[in-house]
Amino acid sequence: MPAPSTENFFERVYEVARRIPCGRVTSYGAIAKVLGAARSARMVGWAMNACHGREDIPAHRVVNRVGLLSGKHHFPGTNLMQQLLENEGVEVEDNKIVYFQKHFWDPASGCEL
DNA sequence: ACTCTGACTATTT
DNA sequence: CAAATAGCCAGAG
Repeated sequence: MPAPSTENFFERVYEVARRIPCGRVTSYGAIAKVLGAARSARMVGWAMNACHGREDIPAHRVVNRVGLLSGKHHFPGTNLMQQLLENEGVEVEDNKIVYFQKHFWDPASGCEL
């Protein structure tokens, strides 16, 4: 499909986000890279912003490259995103994922799931 | 058609 | 090590 429309871009982001295993997290850049737009990490976050109303997108499993819950301000409540991550076994402290590299999941390497 | 903004990232100061 | 800068692309007004 050498004609990736913008709508497909969003769908692809959701598809990858859904593939994130429970208790795992990934970064916008990693998803963007898999989508073939490593320089469009912002677009991934933008797509996440539009994930509301879509299927069950585990947006709380998507954080920035340092494991910081940059999108927690977009979740209802104040620390829902952190609570969700901790609920899945991800250690979070001060809006940041502890041992981020340990919980990190590369969508390109986890495709064998 | 133009401008502004945004859940990012890498580089430089 | 922290803050500032630039590059990126798509959606909304």
